[in-house]
Amino acid sequence: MIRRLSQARERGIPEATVARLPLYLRALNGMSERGLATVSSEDLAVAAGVNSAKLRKDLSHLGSYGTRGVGYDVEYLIYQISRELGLTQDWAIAIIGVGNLGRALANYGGFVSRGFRVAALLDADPAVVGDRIAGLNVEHIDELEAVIRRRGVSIVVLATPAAAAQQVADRVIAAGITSILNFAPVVLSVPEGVDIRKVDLSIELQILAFHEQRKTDRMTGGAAMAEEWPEAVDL
Amino acid sequence: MIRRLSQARERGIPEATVARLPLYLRALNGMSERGLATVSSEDLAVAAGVNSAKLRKDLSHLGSYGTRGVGYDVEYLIYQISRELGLTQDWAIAIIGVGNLGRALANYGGFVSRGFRVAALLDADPAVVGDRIAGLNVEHIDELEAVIRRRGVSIVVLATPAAAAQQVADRVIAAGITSILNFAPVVLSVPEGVDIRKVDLSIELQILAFHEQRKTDRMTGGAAMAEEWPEAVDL
DNA sequence: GCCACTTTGTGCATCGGTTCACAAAGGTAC
DNA sequence: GTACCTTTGTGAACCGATGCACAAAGTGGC
Repeated sequence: MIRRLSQARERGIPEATVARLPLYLRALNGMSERGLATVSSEDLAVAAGVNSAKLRKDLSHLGSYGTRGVGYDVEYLIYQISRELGLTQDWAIAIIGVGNLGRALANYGGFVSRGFRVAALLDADPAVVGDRIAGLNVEHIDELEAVIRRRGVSIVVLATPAAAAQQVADRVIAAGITSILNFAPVVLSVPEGVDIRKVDLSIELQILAFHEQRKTDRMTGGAAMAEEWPEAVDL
Repeated sequence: MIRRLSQARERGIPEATVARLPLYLRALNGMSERGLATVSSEDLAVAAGVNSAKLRKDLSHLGSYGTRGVGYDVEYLIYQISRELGLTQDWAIAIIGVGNLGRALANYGGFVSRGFRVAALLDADPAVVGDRIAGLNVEHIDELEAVIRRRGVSIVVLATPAAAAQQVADRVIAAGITSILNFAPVVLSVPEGVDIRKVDLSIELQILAFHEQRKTDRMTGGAAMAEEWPEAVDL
């Protein structure tokens, strides 16, 4: 294996980098719209809310696309990041569970941005099956496997109630899906090779509450803690 | 400073641990409902989808609440984690932006779970101001400061269009809010001391797409890459 | 064609987080 | 009270990610 691309890129962009690429892409799109031709790591980093050394290291994992003394070509970098993320192809997604959240997701514009297309809506409730939402017919979950095959769905968004999520996930995976975005507040157990991303509103709020509490504790002196912890004053 | 609580706990639970506490809490609540009195780190870890050593280390940051040879008392641990996260108090949250997403969030049941209460809905669009959603009147954004004060809001959920988000965030922060959950696809710039959590559906999808692409690349041999990279065959 | 200036790409030190593996601590049986 | 069993709590090695700081590489002026 003499083949070594400029430095990295043979299997393995750090996960942390992958998570930031969409951020860079968004910032770059804004710059492209404003007509900028090139951008320095410093400017792009500020726009994406990260530090410029980190940005350069992230980009270096894709290859060497900058020009020293100048910066990065905006359009070229957009193309490279898009391709790396797989956004040059069209991804058909299915939303399962058409409650409040599923409905909102189906209608959410930013969802479809660049590369993604909601190709199917499914639900188990006969009362909503047949409804027309965001230009799509809601289909019955019994059709799951057929719909996935027919529409070429490769990413599934789970917006079912918590109680149904694991069961639906199992079926979806059995149907060959290996990428799931889960909104249901449960820990899904899935086989090796299946990627799950979780979005959990309640957890996010709890994390905020933790920090908010710390902040207000600090303001009120923090002395109250001792009262709550008589037995913890040890040694 | 002779005061050293059992080991940790004086300013500083690792951020990664804080992010997992809600997970443990949820698993514990399930166990409590099923009537379990105690649970071992191993069982709880499985339920929360983490490794047991990590779970024990996480819990050790709160104090020493387990009993060797036995495990953890479910109810006691629920109480301790709840208190640590600040869920023993009631948090009033305001949702700003009552589009598809804001509406879904307002109606989303899991949102209100334990400790959180949607106390206000605000929007800039006169067409929706006055609507009644999830038992609340939608108020005009001009009322922002008054509503925050009057209802004791301490956490704000931003569900506005991207273009408005920074401006609204600035106002919210000026009104004294220091905890924001942001659904708008923008990088908010905020002063020191303000906590932002970001939920970005589009980014999650892009990360999934990246991995999905890798998986299918691998299946098709990955040879196609060379064609796309004529100039990258270097040295 | 050379010099001064800019900005990338990266080696290296550092840090936070994860995992292993085991000693310490408690329970139970006899 | 002792011996054995279980499970916690944590020291220490490891791993990935971050950020500094600088050499390398390019541009533009003259």
